[in-house]
Amino acid sequence: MATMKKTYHHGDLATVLTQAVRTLIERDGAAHFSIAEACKMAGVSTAAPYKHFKEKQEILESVAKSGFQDMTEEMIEARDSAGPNEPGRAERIAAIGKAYVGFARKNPGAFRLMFGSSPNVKENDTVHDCGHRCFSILIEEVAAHLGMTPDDDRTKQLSVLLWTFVHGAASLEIDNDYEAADTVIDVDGMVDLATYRLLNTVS
Amino acid sequence: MATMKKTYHHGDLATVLTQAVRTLIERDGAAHFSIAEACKMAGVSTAAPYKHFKEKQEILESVAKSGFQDMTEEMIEARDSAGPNEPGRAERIAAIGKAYVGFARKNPGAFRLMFGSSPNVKENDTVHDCGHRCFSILIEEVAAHLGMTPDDDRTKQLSVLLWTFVHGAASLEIDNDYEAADTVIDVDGMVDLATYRLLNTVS
DNA sequence: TGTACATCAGTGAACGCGCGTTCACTGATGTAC
DNA sequence: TGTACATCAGTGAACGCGCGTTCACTGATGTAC
Repeated sequence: MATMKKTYHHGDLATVLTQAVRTLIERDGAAHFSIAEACKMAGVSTAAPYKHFKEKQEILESVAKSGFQDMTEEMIEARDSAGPNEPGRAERIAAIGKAYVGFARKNPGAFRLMFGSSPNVKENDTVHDCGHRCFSILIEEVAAHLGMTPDDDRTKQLSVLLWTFVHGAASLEIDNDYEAADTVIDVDGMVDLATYRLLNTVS
Repeated sequence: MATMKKTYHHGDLATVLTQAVRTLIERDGAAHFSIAEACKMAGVSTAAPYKHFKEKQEILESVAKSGFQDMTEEMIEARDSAGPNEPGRAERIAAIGKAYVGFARKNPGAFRLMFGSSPNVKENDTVHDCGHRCFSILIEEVAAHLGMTPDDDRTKQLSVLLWTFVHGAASLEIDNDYEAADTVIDVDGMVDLATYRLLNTVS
């Protein structure tokens, strides 16, 4: 049936709570959300989370994990929609970058949590692995572009170069720093341009 | 005389407090420092700051302002030390970028405060102006590079492109995100490389 | 030069608030016999 | 199929803590006369 019966036991509180926290983080920022409010959203007492998470930090780790999973999906989808299916094409690499920025735009709170350092959520192994898997989307495409393996250091160096640019674009956009430039900024266009220039080609 | 007499009146508490907060922000992060601890460092009661600042936010604005001033100085110095004094040379532009990253490396807490959005310190007019002045160092150099005026939109667009890269480099470095790349990263070298590639030349 | 007085920059104690977390508890669930 | 019981996932109230801010106050400073 469509509407769930309201039971004493919640059923999937961990997931619902993670989603509630994600919503709150987008509304208030990672620094200002409170567990109490997430509980209210989930329709549950403030003690309930502790049946599923040891402490607040664990909830945030769960949020970061779900963020990385979403981002990975969106990057894959963008890559696959970017013209012909030929691994290594610049359009595909640029599409991955634009998906990265797009995720940050839609989920600035989660983005800051995933890449920021307070609270430090990256030391959690699961989160770390999810981040790694996300980065490997770019690595593989760059490897194809260069005709090298993903392990090759030149592949990694170029990937990091591209990542650095899109991370700057995402950060400056969500923190409203581009306003200081006093000009209209087309962030996606910048990512295209920068991708082509940075790719061009081996150093 | 070298050692100051300890008086009831402090003399320059606003400045001393700003400096203390900057130190604490570097130690604990902007999210976790407390006014109480800054007061302890300055040797003053927790009520004293309110004779100089209306609220916490104002102290942070003061910190951001001093951060932008330092960053501007360091960028100018780096620019002027980068080879022959010929405005517009790529070395000079790269030097400005490396100074930007260098400032972030030495002052990650202040950097996050200056460019982050929680707390939002950029809406303060003085802080905004200091940020503008800082950005104009890059703008002027890029204008000279292109042989255009600082107001020209092409000057601004290219400046923003370069800024985006160095901002990404600074952010990823101070948040320890480069660790995920599993390879040795020479950030300054990357800034050099990216500057040359992004500059090359008009789109 | 000396004194009265307004002003300023401190003190120390306390308040109020919000938040993370804990505690003793209870209602629901599932399973062994 | 029915019942006893262990286990699990909730409740609601309270706690303790830290922090920003305020209050009534006091010691120092500078200036008018």
